[in-house]
Amino acid sequence: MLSDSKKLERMSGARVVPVLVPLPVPGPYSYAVPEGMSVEPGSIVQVPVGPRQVPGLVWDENGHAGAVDPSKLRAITRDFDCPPVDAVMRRFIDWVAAWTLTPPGLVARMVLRVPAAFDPEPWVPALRPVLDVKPERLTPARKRVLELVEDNPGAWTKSGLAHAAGVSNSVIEGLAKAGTFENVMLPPPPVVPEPDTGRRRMELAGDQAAAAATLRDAVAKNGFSATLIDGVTGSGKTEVYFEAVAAALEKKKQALILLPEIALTASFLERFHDRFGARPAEWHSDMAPKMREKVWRQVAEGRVQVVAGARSALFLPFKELGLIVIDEEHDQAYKQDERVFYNARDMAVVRAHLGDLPIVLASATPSIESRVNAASGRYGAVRLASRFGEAALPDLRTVDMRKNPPARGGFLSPVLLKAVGRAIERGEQALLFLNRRGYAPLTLCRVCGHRFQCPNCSAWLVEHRFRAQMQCHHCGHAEPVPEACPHCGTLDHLAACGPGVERLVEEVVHHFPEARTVMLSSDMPGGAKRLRMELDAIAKGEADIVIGTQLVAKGHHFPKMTVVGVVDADIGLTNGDPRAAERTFQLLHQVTGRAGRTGEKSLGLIQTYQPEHPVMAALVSGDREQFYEREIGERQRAGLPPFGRLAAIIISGEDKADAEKHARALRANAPASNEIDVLGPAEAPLALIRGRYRFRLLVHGDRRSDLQSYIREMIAAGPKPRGSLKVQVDIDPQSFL
DNA sequence: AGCACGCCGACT
DNA sequence: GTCGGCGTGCTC
Repeated sequence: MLSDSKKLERMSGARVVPVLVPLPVPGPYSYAVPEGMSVEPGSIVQVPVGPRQVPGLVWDENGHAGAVDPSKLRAITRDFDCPPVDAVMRRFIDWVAAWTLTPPGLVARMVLRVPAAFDPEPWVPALRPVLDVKPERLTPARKRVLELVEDNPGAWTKSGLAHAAGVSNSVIEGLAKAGTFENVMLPPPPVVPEPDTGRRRMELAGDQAAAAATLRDAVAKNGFSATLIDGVTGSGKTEVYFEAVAAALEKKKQALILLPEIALTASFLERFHDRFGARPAEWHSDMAPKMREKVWRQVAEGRVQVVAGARSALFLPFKELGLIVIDEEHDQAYKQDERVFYNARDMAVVRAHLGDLPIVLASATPSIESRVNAASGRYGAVRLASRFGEAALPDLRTVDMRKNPPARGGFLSPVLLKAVGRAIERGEQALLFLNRRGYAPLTLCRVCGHRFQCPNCSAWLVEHRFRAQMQCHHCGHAEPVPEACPHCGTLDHLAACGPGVERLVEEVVHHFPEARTVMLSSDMPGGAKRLRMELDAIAKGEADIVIGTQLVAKGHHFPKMTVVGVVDADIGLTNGDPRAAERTFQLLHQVTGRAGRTGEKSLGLIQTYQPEHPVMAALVSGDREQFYEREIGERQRAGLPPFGRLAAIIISGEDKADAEKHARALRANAPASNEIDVLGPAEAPLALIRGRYRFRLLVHGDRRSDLQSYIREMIAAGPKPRGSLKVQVDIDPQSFL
């Protein structure tokens, strides 16, 4: 305390700057700049906050009220030797903060969430040959080393040289002692080699060549543009946007490729490697911390040219970003539904706009909003209609379950079973897709009719037989599977209703006991790493029948997969979500697109009770235009914007009962005119996940007082609350531009 | 977001 | 009698 006040005395008249700190406070804090330190907006610093030291971002002066109680003023502790965050990134932080109703400091935290990357990477010790000094005794091992360095006279790391020469470390050390090498320091090696844009590539033809030219053009033009590449699975859209990446690299700019986390696979990286002769730098959640730091630092220094990353890569401080690509543009995984709520696809468009650079959105099944933006001319549009090279589109058919019912207790129709059997006879693979984890979605007692329900939510508990648990898929509640009915106590009379992937395994093993059957589900132990390995193994042919949930739909190519069965295509069509049809179409299109990459005839069988449904019709006929037009038309007829709708106030909190009570009070008091739904803790998570709302007010304090003050504000705001209320706009790219 | 302070229940 | 729960308040 004493030393603090002494410091203050000494720095009276010192410069005071605003600094964003990682706290949920409305704006930057003020800090004194110690004598001899020079900081500018964007400088990354360390500042004291209460008892701890935190990273901070020196902010722009304009608009910042510098009047802080001088007795509170403290000094910046450290100015990191790190490239400052540029003005575009700072405006982006402000923009995201305002849009997502997140305190700017917490958005800044996403940029600075790399603990040790602010200090420069250390240089690495190395040995440089002193060519005129020869050792006195020349052993065979020493000879090998000398021969090697004669051909490569540059500096070597100790272990690198030992390895390359095939000798032990002590040989090298002996030579160094003899004066044959001198110690030097080398700059830290790049995390990835430089991509080679001039590498020979597979010829793009027709559609692809034209599309690539359009994108190269957009990059060459400088300035903001957004282009939607709409191309069916296998139409070569990746190769097409690689040309845009090449164009950016040729201009010495960096490129960012955003992918849903699950699509960031070995096979994607290999395709990139095929085109550019090097891998891109990766950025995703399960990277080793050291690698994260290196990538972050080298991106900031402009030493990494291309990043392929999950949504958080959008917050990397690129030195000279020249292009953003967002692949699988429609994918839900771009939405972050915790802490800072944002949709990386939309924020990427904003980032491109602020940075005045081109963005490419790619998808085989674009979101409705991107289609609308493309149709209105807001985005440029590139259509890839045909499959690339030899790959044929799979032959898609519906299986009418009313006419082809499964055997009693089963869920696979004879039609599908026969197709699977033929595929494995031919030595090919079959995929059975069922978007339902666990064994059975509902369990009931055959004696008293008791249904297992979640104590927190209104959802049924899903039996997970492998884990012997009843689980709630909404809140995570889990309890052991009881032997007796908890209601009437009868033993052994619990009935599993409906299929989950675990149950499908039983049925498949019964029909194909000899086949190698693999089940993939997002709740499998081992996490993302294991999953990626499994997917790669399957791609190599190490399974005959694959049973999987959503995650098999994304990004993976299975060259030997010639039969894809959708076990229950109707799931999700009846859940009341206005996007149900769009989502189902996207999902099933992607799943069935897993097949047919090799040019062999492949088959997609879609089990449904409503083969006449527009989603099924669009899938089977391949007439996507008609489907999109219909979806957009439906919304227009309903007087809704083409995407999203309404507003929701989400009441959540630690005390669920209390939050429910507040939700009820708010429902009663909210003016009817403002088209706001009030959701309590039970319905909110699901509605949010399903993207049912266009606007949402998140009352996500876990304190009663937060809830109360928001509610008071809401009620006081009267019939037109939008201005004064904090209403989060969930999806509305129209207002970006 | 983290962290300290402060006030009420089950335990060595 | 204390340990420890989480409600409340604060950080330039």
